[in-house]
Amino acid sequence: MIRIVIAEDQGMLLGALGALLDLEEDMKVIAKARNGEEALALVKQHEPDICIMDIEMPLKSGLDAAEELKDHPCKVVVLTTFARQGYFERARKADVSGYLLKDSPSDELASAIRTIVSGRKVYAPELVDMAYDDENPLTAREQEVIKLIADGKTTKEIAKELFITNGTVRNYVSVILDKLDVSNRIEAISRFKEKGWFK
Amino acid sequence: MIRIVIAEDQGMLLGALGALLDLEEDMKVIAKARNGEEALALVKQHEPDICIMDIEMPLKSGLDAAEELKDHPCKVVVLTTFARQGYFERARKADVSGYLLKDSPSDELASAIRTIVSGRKVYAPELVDMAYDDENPLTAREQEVIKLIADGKTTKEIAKELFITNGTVRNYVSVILDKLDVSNRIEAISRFKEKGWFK
DNA sequence: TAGTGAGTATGACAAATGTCATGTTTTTGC
DNA sequence: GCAAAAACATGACATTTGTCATACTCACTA
Repeated sequence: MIRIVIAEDQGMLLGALGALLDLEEDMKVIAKARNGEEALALVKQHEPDICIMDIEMPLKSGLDAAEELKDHPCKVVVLTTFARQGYFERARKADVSGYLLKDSPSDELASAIRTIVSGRKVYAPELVDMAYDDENPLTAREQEVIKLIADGKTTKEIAKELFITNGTVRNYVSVILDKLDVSNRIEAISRFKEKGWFK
Repeated sequence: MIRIVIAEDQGMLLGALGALLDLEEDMKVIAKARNGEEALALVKQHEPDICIMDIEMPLKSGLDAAEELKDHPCKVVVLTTFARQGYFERARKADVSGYLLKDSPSDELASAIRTIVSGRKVYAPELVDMAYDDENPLTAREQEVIKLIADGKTTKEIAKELFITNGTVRNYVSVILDKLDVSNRIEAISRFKEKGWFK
């Protein structure tokens, strides 16, 4: 019997996944968590075979939790909406056994769990294509700037926050617009978001 | 036996909800759709008692689909992540029987379905607090303008598209900023989106 | 019917935004 | 260790954006 802990902050999906997996003859959902902290506690308490982990959760993210479980016998499979380069990289470094997407059909979950428990790894195929996605062309500083722009901050406010002059900020914006191949801040935000580059 | 169609673009949740509801003695999931178009077709084909409808789906949104099902005997219950004023208002005008949030515990779903099939309505309590919050304060013309702004269009482009002068467009923007209580276009877009007022 | 208010429209002005040439510092590859 | 490239920073300049006073139309109503 494969013993499972699920961590997912969206109540409806948490419950429904529980129902889905409990239908499987060889699986049992022994505990459910609604955040990363809770997930850690439950895994340590119940010592399950596998923990299904959402990434974006309150208190402690699924990636934080996965990192803390790196040397724990419980296997971790990340289940998230986001096929993001950054997330995937962190997950791999945390030595997770699987990375699945919520967009995938639900019957893949049970089979992925069996594959993982048998010692292999499972990555959603979309992640492979993603390796060929475009890289974020903005430097760290430029990313700071576009994040503040997206918050609706003005040039002056950004300058103050980053301890640089107005002119410098305007120059960063100019470079950002050029790199993203758009012609104003609003388009830059849309493009950046659409590429999934916002942290 | 309550016959159910589920429309949800996220595969994992679609399958898991199916499993969850099929566990109920008195319910049967007879079809699953991954977008609004498909949902409409399946409802017309199978004539279920109730259709569970996500809002943000490709091809046709759940709200569009719900509007088309207004005079159809099949009841509609919206199931979404977003407790947005605009969404809820549109859903109510489309005469849906329920509006639930994905954040709620999963066991509320089955009981909500029974309540709805028996002829009553079910709204997530979070919506009641929000219910008579604020109306969209923008006039039709102002809404045209903010939509074009959100597309990243410049004042000049908007003026050309609406056959008015630059000055007029800028004035609309000024009024919009005032009404939304923000200080630039980017904040206006965020606020308008956050309120769920974009059509 | 005159008065009120909302919606639409305009242009003058001030402020914020975007461009560009240029210089400095930090990384990188050899 | 050193050249080249990349990142970071600035100010001058032109354009775009936001504010405000003003005016016209239309619907409502006292």
